[in-house]
Amino acid sequence: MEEIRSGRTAERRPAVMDDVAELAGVSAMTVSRVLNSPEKVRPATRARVLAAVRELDYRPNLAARVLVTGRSGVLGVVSFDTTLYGPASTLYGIERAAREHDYVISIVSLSALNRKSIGEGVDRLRGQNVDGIIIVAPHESAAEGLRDLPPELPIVVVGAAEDLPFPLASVDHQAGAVRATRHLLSLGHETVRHLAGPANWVDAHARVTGWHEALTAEGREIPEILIGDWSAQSGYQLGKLIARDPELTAVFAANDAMALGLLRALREAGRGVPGEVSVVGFDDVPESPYFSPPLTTVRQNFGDIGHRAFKLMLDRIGSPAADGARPRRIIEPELVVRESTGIRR
Amino acid sequence: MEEIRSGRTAERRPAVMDDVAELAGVSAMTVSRVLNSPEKVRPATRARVLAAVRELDYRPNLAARVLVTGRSGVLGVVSFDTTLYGPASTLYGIERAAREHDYVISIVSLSALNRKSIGEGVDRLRGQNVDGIIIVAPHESAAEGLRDLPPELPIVVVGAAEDLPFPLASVDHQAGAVRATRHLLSLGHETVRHLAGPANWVDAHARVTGWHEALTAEGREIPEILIGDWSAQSGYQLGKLIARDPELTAVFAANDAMALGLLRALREAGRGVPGEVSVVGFDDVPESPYFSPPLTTVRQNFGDIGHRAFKLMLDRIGSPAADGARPRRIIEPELVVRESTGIRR
DNA sequence: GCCAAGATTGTTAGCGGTATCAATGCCGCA
DNA sequence: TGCGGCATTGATACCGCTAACAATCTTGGC
Repeated sequence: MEEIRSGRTAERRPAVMDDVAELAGVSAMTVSRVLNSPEKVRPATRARVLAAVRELDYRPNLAARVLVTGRSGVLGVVSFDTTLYGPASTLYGIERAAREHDYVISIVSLSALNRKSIGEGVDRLRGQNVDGIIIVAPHESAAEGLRDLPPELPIVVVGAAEDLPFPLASVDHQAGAVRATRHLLSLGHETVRHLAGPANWVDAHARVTGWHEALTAEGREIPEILIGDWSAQSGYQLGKLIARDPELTAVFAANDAMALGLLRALREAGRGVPGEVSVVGFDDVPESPYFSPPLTTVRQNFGDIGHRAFKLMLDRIGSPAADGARPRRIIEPELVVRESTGIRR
Repeated sequence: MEEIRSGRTAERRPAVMDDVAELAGVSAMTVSRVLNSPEKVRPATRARVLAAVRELDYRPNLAARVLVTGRSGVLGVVSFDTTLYGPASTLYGIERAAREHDYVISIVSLSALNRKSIGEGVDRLRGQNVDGIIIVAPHESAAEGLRDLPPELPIVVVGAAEDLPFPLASVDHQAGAVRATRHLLSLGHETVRHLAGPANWVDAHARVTGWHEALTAEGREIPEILIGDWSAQSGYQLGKLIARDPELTAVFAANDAMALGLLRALREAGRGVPGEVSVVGFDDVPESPYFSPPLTTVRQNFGDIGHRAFKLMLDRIGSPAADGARPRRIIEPELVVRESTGIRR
């Protein structure tokens, strides 16, 4: 054994703990201690071990450590379409926070949104010994898919307002929608149309609710909603349906991309924005100040959400399953007024 | 031991292979075989084992498997700013391809672009027993940071045209830039200005080269380039610098976001697009058909790139270090003509 | 009916770490 | 000078799985 290890065939074999121990003239256990609780090792010994570690370019084998400790330092993230700006930046926020705490992120994205798909995503991660799972899929199917997970597995949910028994980090979409709608009403518009996000998305639903609430509070007429799919294309197509409606003076779109499509449709119909029609979006993507015209919108700080989700996870890992407790971090979104909204003439 | 395991304190302990073996009345080895090479087990036995697996909701412990096989089924991805559409969709493409082959993706994003940062990213992943690493950071520092990695670690690079000794998947940015520029020249423009991407980005550099090449080929004057940072904001600011230049009739922006900012600046300066100035972007983000006006741009199929990068990785894992071989998958981008470009009056 | 070859299953020995407890060294104090 | 007690370090036994080889069972051919 020893011969094989030091023989020429093993020249390139990565160093293991025993190699370090031998070089430093200590036992493997001492090496382990230097790496995990250095204060328990005499400084002189520690220095010798560290020198050996450097000399051999030793890297602890994580799989071995996981096997015995049960902790991997890997956090799973299940997310829907990380191509969208929201999920992508939330993921980015999670990753940055994780990096600071020496966690690595494993990601599974969902191709379909249904109960089965979410369950599979979670299972794929569970199979990888993750220490916890953050779910970024504000869709009602998530609620379904998560109900029957073992409660000892640390799970944090992002953006699902459904009543799930997990810690939650989210923006208050409803409050954001209220602000957007009120802003339009305060400019003198009689009522506000809503280009909604797709059915069964919790965020989309909350925004509809907020819009509805703001209109109701002032006793305004509630126009029929138009349902899109978050894409600029859907915003454009729905926009074409309403662009020539002379009654139309204010629209609240469920996100910035749909607002962009809507702006395009309005322009093609010859309706001036904000002269004839005011438009508000949601998200405040980095491009929205450069739309034509620059878009009034509701800012979500996705990075912050990711950060908070990670913190919740850290808490959850630290103190397992505080039964009944369901910590929440709800962030108030902020209305950013630009040029796409104007006073009703 | 056995007592502890079956005692009440262990009610919730996840099943391990021995539990399955015992329930099925076989040895652990047989269970292992059922899971890894079912054809080597008699169907009757297999069925009994599978039944036991289901009954106990057994999930193999990956850490243990990795420890002995050396394979984790995890692929690392090092990427810069996954908030940008390009990296995000490449990542998404990689993830989908990986999922089909039962790989999971671990991601590390880079906060800074320099040699050290890339090295650290790779190290973080190496520490996690990944089977290979895909690097999505078309920046020259990547070239630096990757030179001294151990050649036995499977690495695939996306989008760096630098002469690195790793398999490469990329779009031919230079060819794309040539097409964009030629298109503008063919419309009758005397020359074309270029809003470039940030220095030291390989993609940005290749686009400058392509633009330069196309102009040179037709003996046109080469205007000074303006350097941005991929953001709409930078496009806007650079746009303001040139928007009032009466000589300006055609601009090729290094990406769609910068083109958007430029469109905004031109509009504010009262320059009509495409009436007075033609604009071409690069990427074809989903929103670009809805810009005002809809943007002529060069389409990159990011998802495809991710897919190909994964395939390269699979090949690389299959046949280790074919010395000297450096497979490449270069994708030709496609010009998409919309309304932002018009004939020079 | 008997035997070799092939098919199937079992046994053993780690993979590379860490928890646990034992062993050793060292100090001050009575 | 002798001893308790703390600080260090080491020895041992796994964590849960699979490679490699051994043992056993089938099967077909003669």
